[in-house]
Amino acid sequence: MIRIYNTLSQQKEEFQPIEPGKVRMYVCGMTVYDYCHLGHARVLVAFDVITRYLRHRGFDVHYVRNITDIDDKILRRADENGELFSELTARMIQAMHEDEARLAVLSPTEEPRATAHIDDILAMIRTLISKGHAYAADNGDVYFAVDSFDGYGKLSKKKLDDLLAGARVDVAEAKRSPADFALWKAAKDGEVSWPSPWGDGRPGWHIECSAMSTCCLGNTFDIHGGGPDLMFPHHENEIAQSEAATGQEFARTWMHAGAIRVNKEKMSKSLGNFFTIREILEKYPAEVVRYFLVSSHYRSQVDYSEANLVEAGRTLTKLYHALRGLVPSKGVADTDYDRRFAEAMDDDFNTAGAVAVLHAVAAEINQHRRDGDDQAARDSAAVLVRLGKVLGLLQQGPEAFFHADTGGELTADDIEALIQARAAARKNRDFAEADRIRDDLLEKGIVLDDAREGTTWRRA
RNA sequence: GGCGCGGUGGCAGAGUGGUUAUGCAGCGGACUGCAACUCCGUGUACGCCGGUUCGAUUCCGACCCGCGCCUCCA
Repeated sequence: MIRIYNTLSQQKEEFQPIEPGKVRMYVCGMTVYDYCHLGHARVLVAFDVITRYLRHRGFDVHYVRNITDIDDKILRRADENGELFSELTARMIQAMHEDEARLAVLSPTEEPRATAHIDDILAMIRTLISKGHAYAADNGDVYFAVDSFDGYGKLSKKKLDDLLAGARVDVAEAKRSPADFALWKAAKDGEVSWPSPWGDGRPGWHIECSAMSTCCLGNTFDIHGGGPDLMFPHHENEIAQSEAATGQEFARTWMHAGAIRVNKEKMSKSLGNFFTIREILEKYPAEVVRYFLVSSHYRSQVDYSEANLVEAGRTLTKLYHALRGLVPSKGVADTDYDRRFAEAMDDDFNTAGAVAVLHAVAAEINQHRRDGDDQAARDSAAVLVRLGKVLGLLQQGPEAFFHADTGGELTADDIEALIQARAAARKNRDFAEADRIRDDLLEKGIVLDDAREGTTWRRA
């Protein structure tokens, strides 16, 4: 039995998909006007692990993650760059796909783009107007009438009165109530636009997700996820739009990832304290970044820091060390480790607990190795790789991990040659020379490991 | 001000009404030419104050502190 924390009920609930064996999940994706940062990576990796685990448990997961490719910020940035908005978004989408691939994030089942769903968006707006939940204003905008929807605030636990009282929302006179939000925005001069019954314009952000999710997954689906800062107003508005339009429950389970912090502050675009994924990947191997993310629970806040990434690197190195030189066995039956792993993951995807099981398996491999039981070591290695896969870890060969080119001055061949030279010196008991070579390599970031079978190396 | 989340050993980070998280770092030992890796052993813990209980880090209440959302943001 899988239990998932549902933001709606604020508690863990037993997960029962609408259709047995099948999971329909929608996650709010990126607005593609800039490179993805670590916060995006958190959401990407969190829902990637969730998808992998649900599939591991036998569910057929239909995972939809949208791309917002039309919005104010995109238009502004394209304007600054002096390029078409579509050129900007095409570049950023490609960059996003590259970042994802490096982080071993699997592609979602579907990746709908807002600009390809304008008709669906218009249809939903028409429905909302006809049902009295939305109105076209004099300025060409269309707004959702928040007070027409009873459940407004049920996700973020906000009361409409409180929202109105503290209203810092823009005071567009066109709105009937300050809390109303735009479904359709009239085009300003020269802006890209689509025709509509209310004049040329473009969709508001919230309606895109309502239209795309409903379109791909149906009126009601199992899981809706996203970043922590989307809960209000974005997700609240999605619920209002979708449930008002269809008259049916929207998403059953709402999942929100925790924020990434830098120096005790949330990493965000508005604070300007963000690190892009590609910046970080210049300093740390992608799998180390992924390990860092996976080693704490998806709902907790995590601090991005040099020390934490370095530690993640050391720890991952240890896991790969256990696998080094072993060919995992085929067809190894489930073990007690598989059971413990599943127990942790069943509990709201407790990846931290699951990672602890990985370490237990690694310790067992090392023990078998010490005992000289190669078969048992290979069997355990198979378990480690199998469980690692569910977390998107340990899927490259240990040598590939250890030898990954991080831009050092030495090539693999150079290093091998030096190892040979050192081996010769050691054979002659010229330890001064042997140590000189080892120290020299260490200075260049290469660590040597002398095993019984010979010397191996890795990049520090 | 409203709503929500959290305070665990040097650090990171799970979890539990009474029994080892795990990792990094440290210490002692084995292995090693010396190291590294690995193995064995080892220390330090649950913000504060009350309450419930035979017993609370774990449940309840107050308090202190930190964080998030309330405006575009993953």
